[in-house]
Amino acid sequence: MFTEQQNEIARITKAFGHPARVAIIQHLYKVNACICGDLVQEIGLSQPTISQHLKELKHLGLIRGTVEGPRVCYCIDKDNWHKMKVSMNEFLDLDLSNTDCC
Amino acid sequence: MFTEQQNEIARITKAFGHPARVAIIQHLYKVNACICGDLVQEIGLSQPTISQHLKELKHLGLIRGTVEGPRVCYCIDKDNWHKMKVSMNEFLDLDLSNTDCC
DNA sequence: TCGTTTAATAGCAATATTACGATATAATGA
DNA sequence: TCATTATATCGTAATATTGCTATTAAACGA
Repeated sequence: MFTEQQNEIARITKAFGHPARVAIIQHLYKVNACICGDLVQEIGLSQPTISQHLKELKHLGLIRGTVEGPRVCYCIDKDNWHKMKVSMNEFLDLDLSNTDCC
Repeated sequence: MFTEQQNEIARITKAFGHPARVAIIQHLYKVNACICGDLVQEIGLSQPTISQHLKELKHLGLIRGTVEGPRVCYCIDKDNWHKMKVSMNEFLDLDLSNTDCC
């Protein structure tokens, strides 16, 4: 019913469609890498809720989690973040200069 | 609980978080402007459903609807699209070159 | 080994989203 | 004026999302 690109854009943006996940990404970026518990502190949602949001971002491939003993260290996946950005730019970069509509 | 920027990014991306709305934007771009009925034809969802998706995009300011007799002509709002892109780029353009994590 | 710490999962309630048929509204043309 | 066309809105069912508590699992240290 929709093109692969349309589904892809929807899948990506859906992941960003909740402020908690935006906050997670921004915190991971700020501190380079981060264990789950810090995010619970930082963001103020319960541990299972944060864990669930991390799962969604991980499933999309935007972040990775590495087990470090009892902790899990999360960080942004450089390659996939780049690929995502390419897809998003393809969609967002519309040339509207010659547009003349109602 | 979240920053204004985080809520803003979530609000924008939520609008793109459904393939029908991505398809609407792409069709509006392709044909420059478009009346609602054409989108119903093009996308294949019912007229009320398309109308609802249009409403969400309009509410966010990304598209405008101009009444043209019995029809409504929709088009992408150039200024707001640009503003949205600036916000998105601020969020997406992370410098990950020096990143070295787990 | 056993308790502690950390994260994931299960289960569930509240809310939001999506889609549709039915109906209302608005504008035009006969 | 009245039928027609085009869109918006209402009401509603099905599904998805969000967030929590309780529990499980995994790893380490005493």
